[in-house]
Order: sequence, then C-alpha cells, then structure tokens
Amino acid sequence: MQLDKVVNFHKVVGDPTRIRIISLLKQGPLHGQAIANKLGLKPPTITHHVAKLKQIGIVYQRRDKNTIYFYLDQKKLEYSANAILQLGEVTNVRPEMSVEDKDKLSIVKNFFAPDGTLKQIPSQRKKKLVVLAYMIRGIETGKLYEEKEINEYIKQFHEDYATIRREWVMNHFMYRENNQYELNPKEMWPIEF
Amino acid sequence: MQLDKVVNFHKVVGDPTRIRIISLLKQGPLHGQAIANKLGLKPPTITHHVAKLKQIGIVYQRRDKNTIYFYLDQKKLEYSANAILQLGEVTNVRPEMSVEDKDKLSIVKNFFAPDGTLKQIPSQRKKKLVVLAYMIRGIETGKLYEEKEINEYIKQFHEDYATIRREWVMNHFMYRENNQYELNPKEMWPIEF
DNA sequence: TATCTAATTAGATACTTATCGAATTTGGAG
DNA sequence: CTCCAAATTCGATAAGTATCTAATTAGATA
Repeated sequence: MQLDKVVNFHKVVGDPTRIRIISLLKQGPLHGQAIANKLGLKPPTITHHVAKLKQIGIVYQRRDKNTIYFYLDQKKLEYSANAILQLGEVTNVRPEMSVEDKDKLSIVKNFFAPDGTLKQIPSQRKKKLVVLAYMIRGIETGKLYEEKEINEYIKQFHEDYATIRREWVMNHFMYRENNQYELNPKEMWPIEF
Repeated sequence: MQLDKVVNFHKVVGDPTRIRIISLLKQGPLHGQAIANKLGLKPPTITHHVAKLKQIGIVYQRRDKNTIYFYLDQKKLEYSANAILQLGEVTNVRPEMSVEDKDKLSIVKNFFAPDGTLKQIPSQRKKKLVVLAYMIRGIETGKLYEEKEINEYIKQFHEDYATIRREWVMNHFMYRENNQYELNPKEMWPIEF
C-alpha cells in the first residue's frame, strides 16, 4: 500500500513555508539564496525545506556554475495531490506489469541492433512497454518538448516516430498539452524501469 | 489569500491515523467507537482526529439516537485536494460576488411570495444567484439525489424546475454525475450564503 | 428522575520538527 | 593551489501535537 506515501506527501506539503516555496517555483526556477531572500529566511532553512520537497519528488534541481536552481515538477505535484482520491480503488495495482531486470535486459538485447536502433516494435504488450521505457531514457524530467524535437529524438531509434510517440502518450510515459510534450513522473508509467 | 486554508488542509490530512479514517469513511459512514475499534485506538483519540477532519470540512456528522455517525464529503475532499494546483491562478477571486446580508434579505423578500413560492426567476445575475442559493437550503450535504427528487423539491418554489435545476448545475451549486445530483461544498458556490 | 451509553474535554507525556548560528563542504575562477 | 560564493550539515532551542487516562457532558430510555 502506498498509504505512507500519501501521508508523507501531505505532511510535507502541509507547511506554510513549503507552500510558499511551491508558489514561488510555480512561476519559474529559483536558486536557494533567492528563495531565502524572498521569504525572509536563512539559507539553512531553505535547504531543510527543499530537501523535503525533493524527497517527495515534486522539486528537482539543476546546477549552473556554482548556483543550484530548483524546479517544480508540476505534473508530479498534480499526480500526488490526487492520489488521496484513489485510496481504496481497485486500479491501485500500479505498476500494472512487473518484469524481472534480467528479462528487461534480454528484451532490450533482442529488439535493438548493435548500432542502437530498434529492429521492430514488439507486438507483445509487455515487451513493447520495456522497449518504450528503454527508449525514453533520454527525455528529461520537467522539460517541455515540441513535437518536432520528440520526433527527431525518436528517429535515432526508429523511423516510425509517430507510432512510438503515440505509444508513449497512450501508455502514460508522456503527457501532451497543446502540441507540447512532457515526461510523466515514473509513478504514472505502466511498468517499473 | 486562502493560502492558510491550503496549508491547513494538507497538515490535517498528512497524518497516518487521519488518512486511515478517511479510507474507512470512504466505504461508508461509521460511528466513533467503530472507528476506534477498527484502528485499535481509544475514543478520545478518534474525537481528536475527527474534530480536525470536520474543521477542514471533509467530514460531517449526523446523529441517530445516541450514536453519531461520521460521513466523508467526497466532493469537498476532491475540491480541497486540488486547491494546491491553482495557487497562483487568476481565477482565484472566489467568491465572484459579495453581497451584503441586508441586500440578500431584501432580494429574497422581493422575489418570494408570502406562501414561499418564487414569483419569477430574476434576470439580473446577482439577484438570480441569491435566489438560487436561498432555494437550495433544503438540499443535504453528501446525499445523492435522483433527478425526480430534485424536480419535486424545486416544485415547492416554482413550476419551471428544469431551468432552476440547470442553473444550479451551471453555477456550481450542485454537481451532476450519471443522472444523480449532489450538493457542492459552499467553497464552490459563486456567492456566499 | 435515575440510568445507561456514546462522545467529549482536560491534563500529562513523549515525540516530532521549524528555525537559526556556526562550522563544513562543494565546485568554479583567478 | 588558493580563494570565493553558494549550499549543506550539525547541534541547540522552542513550538507543536498524537495519544492516553480520568473526569465530564449529552441524549435517550425506562
């Protein structure tokens, strides 16, 4: 049961300082000192709170020189906020499919040529999901992609980018909103990877 | 800003015992002792937690003889869980319309006959909302109504029940799902009442 | 009215945690 | 290598709170 996860999400979010940080990051990424200034708090306090927000996965960071920028993962936030609504639901058997790591490895070996291209799209659902998850590794969390970019990226594996792109969206690896694409949090994937 | 409200909601929900109570009540109403037994806790502890759940409006109670049954307000839970997602949004100017109490009173006096029937449906938006909110008093929180029941209820005020029913749904006083109707939490109403 | 049951209140204890100052670490830049 | 700025870790303090027992209240029934 992911009951603990739900509890922890709300415990973390149920703090005025952290809600204010979330509000700030919603407008765009910020670095630690900037957050501290805007909230009238000291850097150690920000580290403390951001650590908790990272722990529940709704904030991630990227480094630029000496400065670390913190980003809000809106999709993950949305997903986590809604988890409480499906507490007792039968559809709670996520991940739908559990596959042994060694099986994943052999599937990948079978379907990809030595040059890294995909020989064919598997027709078996399980194998298809493994291949889809494998290929999506290069897509970054929190980044918005144009359809063109996605297509270009997929071409390194296979010429039929349209099918693969559609499979990604259909199987909740990605999210599509007015022609832009975004990686979904792994919790939404139909398979562990 | 309802920032405090959002914080408080998550603070209250971010506790394992209270999440377990929510899960229990999701399956149907229960009285205090029953909850205490199921969770292996003492009655005072349940009182403590339920008080908090009531305070944020997701639980309400109804008395039957000496026993008090606690109910989960699912719609309110849903609404509150999603509030965090609209934190910085412009649409945050709820309630859309603020009306003085004395104005409400005179609107009600003008539009309702001494026998309690509605003389006519106001065309002015503000007055219409006041009248709609006034008539919905008799609809109970958390109860599911068939369309027929709603119609019968409205007829005590006005013969054109279809229009009034439609107005209630359009203005978020009620929620409709596969031909059943349910009162929305007051936070969703376009007016205070 | 007296009595019974469920619920609540009050007070105590133990545990958690938000915040800060001081010290340390990290990763460039000169 | 040395210096610098940003971030983190550590330890202390103060505030908050989940849980219990014991005592009290609220409502119904006889």
